[in-house]
Amino acid sequence: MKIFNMPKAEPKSIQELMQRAEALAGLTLGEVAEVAGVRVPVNFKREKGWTGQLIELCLGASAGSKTQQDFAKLGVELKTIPIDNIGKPLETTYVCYAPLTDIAGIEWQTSSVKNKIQQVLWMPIDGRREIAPKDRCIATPLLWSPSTAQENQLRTDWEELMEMIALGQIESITARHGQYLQLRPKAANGNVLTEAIGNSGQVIHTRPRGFYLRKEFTGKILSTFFNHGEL
DNA sequence: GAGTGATCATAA
DNA sequence: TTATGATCACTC
Repeated sequence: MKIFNMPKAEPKSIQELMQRAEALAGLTLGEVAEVAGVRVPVNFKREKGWTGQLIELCLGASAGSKTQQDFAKLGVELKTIPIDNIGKPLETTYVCYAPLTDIAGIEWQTSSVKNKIQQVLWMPIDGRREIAPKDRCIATPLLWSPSTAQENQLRTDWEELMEMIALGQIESITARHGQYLQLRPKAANGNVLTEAIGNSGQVIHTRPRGFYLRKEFTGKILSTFFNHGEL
């Protein structure tokens, strides 16, 4: 007796995707992993992206690293998000790599950030560290698209950060910049370098960066959804 | 305790 | 090497 079915192909509609996602709600990662036939890590010190990959597998997303959305055909990006006992995010949310060169002419409307957050299927999952991964429960999924106000907030931060990058100020950007969208290192380790623009317009080498959504931003998305727009 | 900067596994 | 999936863990 299976508690849910492993998909054999990508969902053909958003309705089908949501049905698959909702079928996982209430289950633990251990239960889901058993059906999927994968082992559950004792902790995430090594396999940090394990949860996301498991959910991708169970929703029928094609694996692999693509610049596109997880369900490009449906225009939906999948994100698992660790929450505490009252539904607040425990971690920031990675969005995408930040372009550090050839950025002349890049605009918000065609940016990777805008493309990724256009429509997101959030899968909140209990992420409290005192609970073993196999016992962590999947909460109710929600399909979200940014409101005009939310998009403007992110656009403002994105434009500020991109301008600094364009002006060769990448080395002076810290995670404190940006109200809702921040820029942080994103690499295997601190030795990884990539090209960027220096303060005199020359090519320099710096750690790769990624855009992340602050917990305050994602927290509002979740609370708005679960409180029917209030609070 | 929160948040920033660092890190881990895997794919193509 | 760059990108995906993220969480860890040290510092304040």
